[in-house]
Parts: sequence; structure tokens; C-alpha cells
Amino acid sequence: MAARHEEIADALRRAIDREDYTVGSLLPPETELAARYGVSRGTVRQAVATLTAEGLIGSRQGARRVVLAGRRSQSFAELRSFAQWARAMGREATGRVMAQEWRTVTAEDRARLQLDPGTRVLHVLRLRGLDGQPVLLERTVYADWISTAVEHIEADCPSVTQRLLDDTGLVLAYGEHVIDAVAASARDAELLAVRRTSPLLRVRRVTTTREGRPVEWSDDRYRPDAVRFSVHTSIGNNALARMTADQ
Amino acid sequence: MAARHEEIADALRRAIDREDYTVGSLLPPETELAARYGVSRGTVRQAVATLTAEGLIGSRQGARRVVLAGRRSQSFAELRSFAQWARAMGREATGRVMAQEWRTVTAEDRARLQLDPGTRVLHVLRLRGLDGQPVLLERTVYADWISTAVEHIEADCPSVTQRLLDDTGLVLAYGEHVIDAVAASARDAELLAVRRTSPLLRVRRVTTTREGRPVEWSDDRYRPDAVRFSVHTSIGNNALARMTADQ
DNA sequence: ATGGAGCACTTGTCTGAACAAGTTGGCCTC
DNA sequence: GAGGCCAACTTGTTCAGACAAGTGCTCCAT
Repeated sequence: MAARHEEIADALRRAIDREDYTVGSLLPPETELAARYGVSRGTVRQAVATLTAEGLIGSRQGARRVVLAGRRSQSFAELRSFAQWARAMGREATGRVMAQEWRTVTAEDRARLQLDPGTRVLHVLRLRGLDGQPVLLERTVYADWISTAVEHIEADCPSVTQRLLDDTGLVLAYGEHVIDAVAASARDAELLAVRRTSPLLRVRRVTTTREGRPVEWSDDRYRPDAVRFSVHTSIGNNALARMTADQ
Repeated sequence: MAARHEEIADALRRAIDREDYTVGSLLPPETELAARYGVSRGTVRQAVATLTAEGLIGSRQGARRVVLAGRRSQSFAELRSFAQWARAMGREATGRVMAQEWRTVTAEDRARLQLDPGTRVLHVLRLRGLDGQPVLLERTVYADWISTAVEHIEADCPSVTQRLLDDTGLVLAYGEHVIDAVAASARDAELLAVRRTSPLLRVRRVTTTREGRPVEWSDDRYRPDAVRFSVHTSIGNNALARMTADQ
């Protein structure tokens, strides 16, 4: 925790969690917070902007800020790593590679991973569990330049993200996620221990490095009785977008 | 479009859309943008922060900003209003109230809408369509103080949000959305014209005013072949959070 | 009572400056 | 050629000040 504005954001987050400020109540004015923490108003504004983006507080010109929600999952790399997310919640993540295969890129692979025609990429089918229960089936395609590193990871490695970071220094920094629902196929059903055609929450995502280079793309299917997603939106800030199926 | 930083954000958004800056390429340095638009570096930083939050560009200390994605739905009130979203995409939204009923609040209603025990609230079942096709089934509970206004809206009003704004000045400002998947019930199937048990994308949401006062909560079920959701995440900014089903 | 004007308060916008910290590429040495 | 060091560049953090704009309250006149 280096930056002062992060410390202040954290202090405010904890104060809200402690119910020093209850849901519906008003936060102190910026000037008061600035005086309390011994910083300028700009630094306080950076801190409260973080909480606003998290959906914890609401802000409008002229009126004091209002507390909108009480708690926040508050982990950082939440979506980038299943294992890190599980650990942050005090659950144990497991993983197992069910199938692995090299294939020549399809048109879709090429578009999503920005690769040349004819490139060979690694397809991995991985089943992931939470406290022993299977909850997620990942079908991932890795870009050629990272595939050999992925290939040599042991089949039951709980955190591929952590492993790639340790082995190659790779940091997964950005992701685009498209969320919908599908019926479980026979294979899905067998591996996730649900009935065939039962509804699954599907997330298709592309993950890139800090430099913006695509690393992997994946079709993830969650048991909806085990995992959900949540998003806060506000009038000036909608991270979540609705899309039609075409285009 | 009042604020200078919004104008600059918009100019950059259009430049990216126009492919003046292609995906994977680098944005000019802040100082250069500041000089080009005749503003201080702080104002440029505000503009690029917007695009970063939208997932259009990636940013890291020391390196130039990189363009991550080409286009952005860029409408404002997207998630708050089905009709406004549809219009922004050049589609026509329809709506029809299928059932409407006053009930005494349940414990869940009270918790979500912050109401007193014994309060009467309005339950509405609304079917919504896009270009004539049914795509969404909304089961909404409105807080008592807005229910009478909702009750008097005609059954086939395409935009309830717009109507409430016109009639009562109500602005829906904040929302929390929890996303999962469910199997279509017999009723769902009939109204949405899908087979029973076919997968639906469910969004449960609570919407509040600018003051943080809950207005409505809703169980929305989308045909996943018609509507999807998309989210951008980045290392410092995860609007989307994964949740376990319990708690 | 009711409505409007005015005022204090609070957040939003913007500036210009300075320093910290991370990245990148070139140069130099071995 | 390989490796390491350095310098230029770029983004991140913070400050102090000023003004704009929206909110909510009081008070006054009707």
C-alpha cells in the first residue's frame, strides 16, 4: 500500500464496513476528510473516486456523498485468477486438466488472439472446483508464444495464473468478458455433475498482457448454483454493457 | 457536453473508433495531448481515465497508453433503461404488463427496498421485446412511494424509466446487478417463446435514486440467444465481481 | 400555507508545478 | 554477441489555489 490516496480509500472502506458510516448515511465533506488525513482535497477526491467506482458510495455535485452499500469483495485480481479469488474468500480451489491438444488456429482464434494463419495453439479443457465440488469448466485456447509454458504445467495445478507469473513473469492485466447462458452439453453435464440441458452461466473472455497482447481466450461454464457475478453501475459509470446477440 | 475533459474523452473515443489509433497501437503522451487540446495535464488525465474505465485503453506507469479495444457501446443510461438502450442501437423496444398486483412486503422486499413491515408494494410482471421478438421477462417490485405512479402507466408503455422521469422527475442513478442462469419455468417458457427448462440469463437488480433511496428490485430473465452482457476489467479496476452462491 | 429569492455549503472542473517511479532503448563493456 | 548500466521519456502522485455549478436550507413576502 504505497499511495496515500489508496490508504485513505482503504480507511474509508473499512469505516463503512465497520458501520461507522451506515448505508444511507452521508460521508463527511472532502475538506473535512482532507484535514483529517492531512492531505490536499485532490488526494481525497482520488480516494473517494475509487469507492465510487466500486459502487460503495454515490456522488453528485452539490450534495454530500451517500453510502450506497455496506461491503465489497475488495480483492484485486479477482477475475483474473480463479484460485486467487477462492483463496481471498477462504475457499480452496482445485483444478485438473481433462484434455489438452495442439491445433492449428481457426479464424476465430486468429481474430481473438491476433495470430498469423497456420500458427499452432494449445487447447486445454480444465475442470475447476471449490472445496471439492466441481463448479467451473474452462475451455481455453492459449496463444502460441505462451503455449509451451502452459503445456508443461502439471495437470492438477490449482493456479495457472500464479504459475505463469512465477515461471515466465507473465501478468494478465486486461480482460473482456461476455456473459450469457447455455444448456449443459452431455460432456459439460458429466464433468460438472449436473443434468444434461441444465442451465450454465457462460463467460467468454479474452485476457491480455499489460502491453495489450492477447494471451488466451476461454469459454468458461459455471454452475449457477455455485457462482454468480455482481456489478455495480452508476449514472456516470457503466462498466457493464448489454449487447444483442448478433454482431 | 459541458466539461472540457468529456469533450477530449469523446474526441479520443471517436479517433479510436475511426482507427486513427488502431488496436494495439500507442496513444500520444499526456503532455502532447495537453498541448494539442490546450489544457493542463490534469484535464487530459481525467479524459484518459474515462477511457481506461471503459476498457478502451490500458495504462501503466512509465509506458505509453495502449489501445485495447476498438469500439464501445458508449450509451449512457444503458442498463437503467431497456428502451433507451434499444433506441441507441437502432432497435425498437416494446413492453407489455402481463400481471400487476399489490402485496404486503416480504422480508426480502423489506431488506432490498428499505421499507417498514406491513407496507404495501406493487408487483409487476412485464414482457419486453426487441423488434417484435420477446427477449426479456421482468418481475419487478416497486417501493410504496413510487408504486401509485407506476400503477397508472399504460400497460404497453415502451419506456417506464422515461415515463417516471417525465411524470415524477424520478432519476434512476445507481444499480447493483447479480447475474446468474436459471432454467425457464413453464410460465417463463410460454411468455418468452422458448422450451421449458431452456437456459435463461437472469439479472437480479436493485435500483436507487441519486440520493441512494431504493426504488425497485427486479428479477429479469433474458433469452440468451438475444441479449448478452459484456464487461471490461483491468488490473486496477474490477467492476465485475465473482460471488459464491451462498451469502 | 406557499412559493420564491438568497445564501452557505459541497462537489465538479481546471491550472501549473514539482517530484516519484516505471519503461524503453541505446551505449558501453566484456 | 551478451549483458548490464544509464539517460530520456512517460505515467503516477501530490499540492495549493481558484472558480463553476448544484443542493438544501432559511427566511421573507404573498
